[in-house]
Amino acid sequence: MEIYKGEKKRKFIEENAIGHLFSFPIEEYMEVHEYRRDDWIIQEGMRPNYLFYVIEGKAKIYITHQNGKVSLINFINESEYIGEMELLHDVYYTKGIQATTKTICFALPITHYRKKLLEDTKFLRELTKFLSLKATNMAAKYSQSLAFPLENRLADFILQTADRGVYKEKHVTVCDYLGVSYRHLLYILNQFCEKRYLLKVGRNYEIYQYDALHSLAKVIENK
Amino acid sequence: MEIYKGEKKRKFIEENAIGHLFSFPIEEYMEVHEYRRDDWIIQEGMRPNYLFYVIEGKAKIYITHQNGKVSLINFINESEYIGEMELLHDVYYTKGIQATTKTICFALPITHYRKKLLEDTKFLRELTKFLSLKATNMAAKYSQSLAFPLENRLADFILQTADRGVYKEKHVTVCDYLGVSYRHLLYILNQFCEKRYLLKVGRNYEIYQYDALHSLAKVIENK
DNA sequence: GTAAGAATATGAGATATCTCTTATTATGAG
DNA sequence: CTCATAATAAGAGATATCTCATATTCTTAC
Repeated sequence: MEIYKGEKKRKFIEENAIGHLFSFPIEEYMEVHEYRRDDWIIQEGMRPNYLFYVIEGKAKIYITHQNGKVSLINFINESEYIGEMELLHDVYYTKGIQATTKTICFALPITHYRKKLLEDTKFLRELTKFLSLKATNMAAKYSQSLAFPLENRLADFILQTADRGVYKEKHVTVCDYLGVSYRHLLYILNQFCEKRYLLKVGRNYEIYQYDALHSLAKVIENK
Repeated sequence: MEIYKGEKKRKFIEENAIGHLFSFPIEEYMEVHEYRRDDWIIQEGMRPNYLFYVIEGKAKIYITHQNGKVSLINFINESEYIGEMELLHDVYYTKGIQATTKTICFALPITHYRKKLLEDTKFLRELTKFLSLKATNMAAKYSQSLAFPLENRLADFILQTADRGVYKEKHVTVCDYLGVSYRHLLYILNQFCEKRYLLKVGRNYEIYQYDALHSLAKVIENK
């Protein structure tokens, strides 16, 4: 992890202005943090001292259960907050946040800004929208996970994450995200290959029958 | 459904003041709606015209999936909002909201209040807290549902809903809530009875070994 | 380069959960 | 009171998913 200083910091802030998110000047105590792939931005169970706003990169929210299972609750992308739960609540079980790629965020010290942020309409309105989407997405994921087998949820996930027709997510990550065992994920991926929905090329999977995947995926969505 | 008028309305508003939730007078266009048990407060897929605030009663949020399965996403209790998603987002798939008991809520016409509400710090701050809890709860439910079998989740649910040691929820409701089949729920309830965790008395279940249930339930919580 | 750890792969057997079917027992509307 | 519907109950067989064990590649740090 690196904290930008001096000219580097000044330049980054200048090129990534976030003044529009607040109705008061935010830069005085603001820091710029850069995390490398696999760095922990927040460690599970450890209350963070900052409210983060992601400018560049991607991260994952993890929780570890008492039976040892790990859930990847969600991904965090650019223009999203990290640590907002702790800003709002004094008592909160802090989840672990891990950078998936190099991730640069603004870090606002909670001690300095908490009071001001909670009185800032502009900030609150945006945060409200962000949280409502988060709640909606979690509700969707929850009900889908109970109502549909992996086949449907994986088809959806493949279509969402494939890059130019090629799916190449890490199996372990996907297991944690979709909440199934490694073994079962491979079973279903193999089925997709046998049915020629996917073609396995080295360690990647190319989408071969887009429509077949699409019809599996579309039944999970509520529109 | 009944809309309070005249003296009845005046009196109800007087006895259940919610002025503290807003920084501007809210009563002019506010209505008071009373729903009976099983009434639909909002129908699935139908955008509501009001932001509701529950004063008395209890309701359920349902979503119907394309494969016919129904999920009971969550319960709504007193002092909670209904319709806040539609207030915030122009595009949103509206879930169905059904009263579990007689439910009385304040109904704020969105057309009149939307703009003002989205500029009201007091309102936004409370809504932010409400939504953050909602998101957190959904995330917890989601990851628990994937990480633990029904046995654990049901034990937790029984302890949470039992009234003076007696569990008497409707099986159908519980199935939708915990996302399992009716058949499977009965299997596990029978197991609990065979193991003497519960005693079946008529159609109710009395908790007989509190500690056994508790040790099943406690492994799902993150503290 | 090599050794250790990560990631991929696959078999075999167990179990959690589902679907479909068929009864029996409440409960509410007329 | 009575019929229709909701709720409870349970068997039997299917399937979605898990656990454990074992191999085979890749990566990566030294």
